[in-house]
Amino acid sequence: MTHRVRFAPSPTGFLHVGSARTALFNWLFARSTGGTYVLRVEDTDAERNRPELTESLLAELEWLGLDWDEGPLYQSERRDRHREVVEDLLGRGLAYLCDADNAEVEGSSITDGMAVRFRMPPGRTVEFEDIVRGGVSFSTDDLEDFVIWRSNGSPMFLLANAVDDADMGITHAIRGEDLLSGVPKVLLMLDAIGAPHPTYAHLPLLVNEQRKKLSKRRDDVSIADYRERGYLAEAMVNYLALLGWGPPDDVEVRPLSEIVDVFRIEDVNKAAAFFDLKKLEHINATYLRALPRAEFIERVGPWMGEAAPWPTERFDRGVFETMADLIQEKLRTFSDTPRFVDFLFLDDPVDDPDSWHKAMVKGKFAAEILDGTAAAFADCTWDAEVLKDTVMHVGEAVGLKLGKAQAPLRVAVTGRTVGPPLFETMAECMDRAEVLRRIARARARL
RNA sequence: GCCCCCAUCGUCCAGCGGCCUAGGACGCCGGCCUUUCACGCCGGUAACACGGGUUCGAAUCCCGUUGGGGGUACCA
Repeated sequence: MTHRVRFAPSPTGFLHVGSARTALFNWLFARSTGGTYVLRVEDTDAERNRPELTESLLAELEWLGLDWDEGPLYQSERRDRHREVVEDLLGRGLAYLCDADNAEVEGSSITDGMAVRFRMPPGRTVEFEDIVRGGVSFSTDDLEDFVIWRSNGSPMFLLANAVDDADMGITHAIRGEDLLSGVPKVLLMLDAIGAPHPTYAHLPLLVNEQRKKLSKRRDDVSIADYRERGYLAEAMVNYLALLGWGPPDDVEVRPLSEIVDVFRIEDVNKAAAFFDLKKLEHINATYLRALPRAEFIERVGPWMGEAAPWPTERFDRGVFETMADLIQEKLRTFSDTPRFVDFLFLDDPVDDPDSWHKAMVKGKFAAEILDGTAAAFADCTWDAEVLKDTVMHVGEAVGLKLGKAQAPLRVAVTGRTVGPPLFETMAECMDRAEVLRRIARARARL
């Protein structure tokens, strides 16, 4: 039998990194076993459901490259079926009507204003084998009767989820560990409707530094935010795959297409995983550096436009393309890019106080360096090598090595102590007059 | 409170009874390279929570303790 899995997000918020990881593992399982990956939107709670969020949810999944084989299916469209199951349970006495005070009310059919509860059979042990957890068991004596149909006439998550999985032939339920304790209730309902049990695989939770489940209140969990902050989808999914799972050959940074070949759901471990931004950044930088030049220029585009710190009309694509080669390897995210080139598209370099202090105040011989380079740049050949030699000589005159000597010049021209290779940038992207103007400007401020 | 789950370097992952004086990655700390930063290279730091068993032998199996987490809604 071919495996069928589903990712069943609820459109009550933007796609969360934990949900994305669940989607990814379902996708990996399906792709690596030749199974089918279904997308189902669990929108049974109309009051909390926001239609526009569904659109965003799908967009982020697409951005991540997690394409689905069937769907999106909407749980809200299956209400009649859910109702039919509840009526059946009610008719057979396996569930009962209850009023607002949770008191049982006589009746064998859904009634307006009444909720329906599933009757928990006493004294039974519900056991199941979880692919990652192993054997898990619950006693029904620890469980309470639970609502399966709201008094407002809509199905509850557990009921809809169980019925839909059964109807859709879902063979494996791969999801977060926070759903583990709901399993016995679902199993009992499946038994009640004569449906087979799916195989479960509960993934370890993603946690923050306090070791608590990632929450959208406290933590940075929005996939859209990461996208906007310049993370690459391929880096994000690669990193997410490493939380709760590890490649058998220790090769961590590799494309999804390769991960599919080595992924096995049985290898997923049980302990919660900390979402480590530092490691994500490392992986992101690795992917960023590996981008072909043209693709880098194309994909960084959104950060070079409206949102950039310079007047859009001042942006010079040709200049930027020249700079691309000089800065690509220095970036961690796309959003790092503007600060490496902003001085080229602004009238004056940005004023970074720390940089100024370091190079012009704390650093020695700033005046000598600026005066010396200004004089020498006035008529030297405008070539990176020549500029470099010039600065080297000016520095030697006061006993500074090139590393120290270039600092005042760098800050005068770019505004910062950190930036692209200075001589190449000046020679290839700036003209003599502008560089001299900036040196003079800085000299005047000393 | 009750139920369930978890427990190897700071972090992620490896280890699934002997190959472990515990391996890789991120981070961190040194060094090299160097026009800043970054990259790259070299080296270093650092862990089997604790206590009992089982076994010739345990990070690996069992029990307990402690610690952590999740669940316990007419949310999903």
